[in-house]
Amino acid sequence: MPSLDVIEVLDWFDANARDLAWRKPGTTGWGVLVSEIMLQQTPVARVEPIWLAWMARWPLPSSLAAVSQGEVVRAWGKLGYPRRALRLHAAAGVIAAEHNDVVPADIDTLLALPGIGAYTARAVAAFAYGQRCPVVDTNVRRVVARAAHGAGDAGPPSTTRDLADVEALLPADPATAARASAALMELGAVVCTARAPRCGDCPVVSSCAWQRAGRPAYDGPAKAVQRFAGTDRQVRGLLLDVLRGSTDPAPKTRLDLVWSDACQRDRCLHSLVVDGLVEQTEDGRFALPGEHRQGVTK
DNA sequence: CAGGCGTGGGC
DNA sequence: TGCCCAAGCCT
Repeated sequence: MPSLDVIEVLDWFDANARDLAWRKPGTTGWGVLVSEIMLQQTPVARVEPIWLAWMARWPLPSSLAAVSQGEVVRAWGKLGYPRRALRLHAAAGVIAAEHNDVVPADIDTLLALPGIGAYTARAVAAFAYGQRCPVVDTNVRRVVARAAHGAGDAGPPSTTRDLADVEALLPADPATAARASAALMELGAVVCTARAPRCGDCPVVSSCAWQRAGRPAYDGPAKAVQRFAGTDRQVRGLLLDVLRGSTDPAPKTRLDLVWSDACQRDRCLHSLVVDGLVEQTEDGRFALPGEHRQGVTK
C-alpha cells in the first residue's frame, strides 16, 4: 500500500503544469522571491499582472530598495496584506547591501530576512536554486493529509512535523525533489482542492488513502473563522485605499469619510502609522510613507 | 500560539 | 459584506 508516489505527481506535473510567469526559464532568485511573497494568501490570478509590472520596473533587489516605501505600497496595489510590501522592500535593502544584490540560497540566511518564513525560505531554496528541501504550504499539507494519511483535510499546522512528513516523500536527487515540491503544490492548487476536489483528474487517485477510506469528512478541530466585515482589517484597507489613490497627502477630513465609527477609524489610522504604512506630514495630513518630507509619527 | 493582518472570487 | 477560501508571517 504505497502512501504517496510523488513520481506519479511529477509526471502529471510535467504534462499539466500551468504556464505561470515566474516559472519561465531565466527567472532569477529575486523573481522567485517576489512571486512567493506576493502569493502568500493571495490567488495566482491576482498576482501575475503585478509581478510582471514589478519585474519590469525593479529587476534587481537594489532597484526596489532605491525607491520609497510609499512607492512600493502604491505599486502593491490591492494584493492585500500590504505589510508584505514593506517587508519585501526591507528585505531587498538587506539583499542589496549585504548579499551583493543576489537573493541568498541558504535557508537560514533567507529566514533571517523580514517577511520570509518557513515556507518562503524553502520555496526560494528549491524553486530558485534547485535544492532538496521540503516545501510545505497549505496545498501540500492537504495533499499529504488526503493521499498519504486518508484524512479529509490537514489538521493544525506544525512546522517541524510537517517538514519531516514531506521530507520523507522527496526523491533523492535535488533537482527532482524541487520539481516534486512544485508538483505537489500544483496538484493541491488545481485538483486536490479544499472545496470540491477533482479526483477524476488526479494522477494518484488509485493509490489515494482518502479514496480508499471512502473520502471521510475532515474530523479534526474546527478551523478558526476569519471575519472581515466590520473588522479593523477592513477599515485599514479603506484608509490605505484613499492614500494609494492620491499622490498628494490627504487631510484627515477626507479619511473620516471612509468609516462612520470615529473610534475605530482613529485606532486603525494610528495602527497604520505604527506599522509604517502611513505617515503624517508636518501640516497634519496623511500620506504613504517616504513620499513627502519629514513625516511626523505621533 | 492564537489571533491579527487585505482583498476579491466562488457559491 | 452570508460563508469559505487563497503558494503565510509575525508577535
